[in-house]
Amino acid sequence: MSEPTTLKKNEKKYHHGDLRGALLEAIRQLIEREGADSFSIAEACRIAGVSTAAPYKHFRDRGEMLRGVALLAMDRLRADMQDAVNAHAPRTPERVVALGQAYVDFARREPGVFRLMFGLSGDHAEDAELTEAGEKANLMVEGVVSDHLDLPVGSDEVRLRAYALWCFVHGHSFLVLDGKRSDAEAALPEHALLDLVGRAILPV
Amino acid sequence: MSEPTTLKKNEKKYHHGDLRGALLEAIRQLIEREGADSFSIAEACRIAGVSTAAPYKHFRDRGEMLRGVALLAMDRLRADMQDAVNAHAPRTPERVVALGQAYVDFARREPGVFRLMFGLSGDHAEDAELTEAGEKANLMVEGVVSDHLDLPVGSDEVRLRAYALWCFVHGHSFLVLDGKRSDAEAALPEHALLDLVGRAILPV
DNA sequence: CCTCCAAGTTAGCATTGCTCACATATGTAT
DNA sequence: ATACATATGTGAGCAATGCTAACTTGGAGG
Repeated sequence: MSEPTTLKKNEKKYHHGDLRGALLEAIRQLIEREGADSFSIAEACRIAGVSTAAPYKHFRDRGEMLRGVALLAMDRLRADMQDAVNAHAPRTPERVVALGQAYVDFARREPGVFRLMFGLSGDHAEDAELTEAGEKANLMVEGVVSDHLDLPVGSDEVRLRAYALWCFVHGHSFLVLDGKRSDAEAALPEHALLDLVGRAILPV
Repeated sequence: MSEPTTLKKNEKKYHHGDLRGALLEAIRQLIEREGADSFSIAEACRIAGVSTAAPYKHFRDRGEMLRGVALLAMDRLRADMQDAVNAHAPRTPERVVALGQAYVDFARREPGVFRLMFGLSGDHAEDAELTEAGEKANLMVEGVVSDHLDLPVGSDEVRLRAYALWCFVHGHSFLVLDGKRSDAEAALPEHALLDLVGRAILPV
């Protein structure tokens, strides 16, 4: 027990100890290295030091592996956002900016899994856990907006503006990751952008 | 000559006539049906009625086929946006809303290629033609914003606000396509959303 | 009419996701 | 301790994939 996720060379045993965890980590790395759609299970097996049939004892298929990685990532993203919110006083523009910045930073830091969480994960199979994790993050944002506007959390006004903010940072993140910005756009100071939008959508 | 892209059953000839065009169309359909990353060249060949080796006389590899489809799509998108702009008077909020709506409508109408144009196309190979087509669309948006604010096209103010608008509609489009909105968010009237953001980012 | 070359073909390679039957270790009850 | 049941590993093998190589076809231009 207390076996590390990656075994030391000589400690090779027939039973891995935590193959599921080791595979999730290996897959995460591969996704970052070569994208979620072109990573290969075989490669992950090589990293984990296990045969290509082994993963199927822990995951039903490729999709379930990806969903596992996405789920962990979604929790990390939410934690980042929560930290950003906690670091600033309520009803300040800084808090809103920091929240958005956390989202974009995550996308930049883990572009592969970020794309996975949104784009690829929903390829055709809805995952209840992932959806739930996402809605939890969403609720937090609505909380911040509700605070800011001094309006009830469930109100349309709050939802509309919270969603507008989400759309913005989400779109920006993808345009950054996919390199779709022109040079001039890439040169725009990100803080100014977040500040402009934050103040525009959430009037003081 | 004037051969249709799909041959009638009995008109089978050794040389297809316009295999390149036929493949691009077949691939486009397949992308819409099953996504850009899981479409198979073999399937496209079956549709076009040729062997699986034939496409390589017209495209270097899979990526070049996808880029071909994306390029055509980018032109369609730009045309849609241009039409929307032309349909409304300058400096009206309606014009901005219509422009955004055209973007979102395209994403909804051709979700597969829309994802392709942005996400997958830039997997790691930059395509000069596609980038150029994209920048042409971008320039149009900056023109509208410049008009609206009565500021020069190259100014940072124009670029910043144009880019903010783009981020917003882009993010919204992806969230819609990927089904990431909660039920409450999906119920928000889209026009209100576009109008809110348009007026917030481009003050009258 | 002949010749050349673009545009097809068939055959085949390595790799992929996944399944099967079998092997091995671990934990629990006796 | 012994024996068994079960979770977790292996190895061989399937069909499908992207792509290449060597051959065939047929149409256009001298």
